[in-house]
Amino acid sequence: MLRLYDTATREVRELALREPGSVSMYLCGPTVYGPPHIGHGRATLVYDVLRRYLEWSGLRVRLVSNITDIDDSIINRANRENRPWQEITEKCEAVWFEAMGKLGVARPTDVPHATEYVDEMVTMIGQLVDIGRAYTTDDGVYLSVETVEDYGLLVNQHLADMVEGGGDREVFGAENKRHPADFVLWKLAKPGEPSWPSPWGEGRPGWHSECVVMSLDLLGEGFDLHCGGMDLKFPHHENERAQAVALGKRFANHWMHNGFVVDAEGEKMSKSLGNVHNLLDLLEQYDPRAYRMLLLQSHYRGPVSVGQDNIDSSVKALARFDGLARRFGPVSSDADAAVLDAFRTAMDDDLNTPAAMAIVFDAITQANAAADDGDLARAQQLVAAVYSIAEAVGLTFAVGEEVPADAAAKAAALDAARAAKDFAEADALRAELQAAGWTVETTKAGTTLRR
RNA sequence: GGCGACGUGGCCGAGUGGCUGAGGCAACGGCCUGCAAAGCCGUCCACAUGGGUUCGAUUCCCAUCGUCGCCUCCA
Repeated sequence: MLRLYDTATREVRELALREPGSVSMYLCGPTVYGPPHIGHGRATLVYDVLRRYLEWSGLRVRLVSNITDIDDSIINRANRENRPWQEITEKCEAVWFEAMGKLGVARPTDVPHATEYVDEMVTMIGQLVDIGRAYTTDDGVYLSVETVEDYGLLVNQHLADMVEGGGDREVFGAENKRHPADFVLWKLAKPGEPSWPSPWGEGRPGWHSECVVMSLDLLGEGFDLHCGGMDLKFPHHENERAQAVALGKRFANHWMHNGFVVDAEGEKMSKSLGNVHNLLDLLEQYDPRAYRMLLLQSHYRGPVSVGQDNIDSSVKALARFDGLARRFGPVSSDADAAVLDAFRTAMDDDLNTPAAMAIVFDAITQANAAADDGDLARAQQLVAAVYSIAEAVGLTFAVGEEVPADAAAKAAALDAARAAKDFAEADALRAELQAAGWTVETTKAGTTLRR
């Protein structure tokens, strides 16, 4: 069974399922106000791999991932560009899923929108007010974090230390709040801002209230796994959890956080540093599979540098994958059981995908070697295992594109020239094809072309 | 100030108290080729520093140096 690091307990422990045979997971989705960046790509890929692996293992997975389509940054952009905020959120969501499609990230089973859940959020906030865990100020409704006993569980910090550490930073809304760490549940609207009705006045929900309501509504209390990037651990996830705890509800049983994308200097990619890279650019410039491969060759909790060198290295690694598929094509053998077992062991150990990839590459080498030795049956078992694992982690094989007739004709002419030992002609034809972007592979069996 | 992660071979990156000295990329050698390329096979290089525990430490403990992250934008 899968063992995963749990942020709440700070240990690797078994992912205990609420219902045997099915997994309920929640992943905080994007706030749709701009193009997705590489960090979004990492998070979605990490959990896509997890989801596929779980499904490959025979489990049913319900993956809920929201769209945050109410937020200050959306409103700010709408004001700046003087256009309706809905236009921005719809466009950005379309771009988001287009990027996910290119990455090969399967669509979540549920994609709730914050705007569809405002009534439920108002209800929940009202309950928090009723039981005295939340209070109103002149600009909104706040949660009183001091009423949540274990506030700080996910960051492993005591409330007092956190506040002290705020150091010289300005505490937002300090004058109105009972405690500096109290966070907003409902923001009262300023004139012209999009708003929804509530007992406290027209306004909009705070970010932290959105995810807690949607996750509990769709997955129910005590769902299995809550996922997201490290940077969401605090305050977002801590605050989601605080609301559920304040209401006396069981929240996520297990918390999983993926590491950051860092730049070449090892510094986190973040908006304030200005080193954020657009995901769409990456997908345009490189084989989209390369990012998945790069992440698979790293552990999900560690930092990853998504630079040209690393991506290039992964592109090359993919070539070995594709080479296997080209050499063997579809196989009907049973997959080698030892290889699959080793793969499961690696994955079950806190998703050790680098070890899993090592197993795959070993299997590829062995398959090629077995075929070279004439043991095709053995080779095919290994190939079948590689195919199965590729499916489990969402890697696909590039079969190469169709070769157009004129290029195929040149390849045939090249073979004829070689047969006639007219090497000047053969070299010229090869140069032409290479100039057109083809990788020209000349073997005894004839010339093959691929991009 | 509080909390935490990490320093592995040219690069990326797993892992373990004494045989894995993973795997990928690069490099080098071989096979293949008319020659190349591509592909395949093989080879090579390691555990930040100083102590300690131990029969034995890259792996455990302590210290030092260094890097990075979180402590109300953020995947």
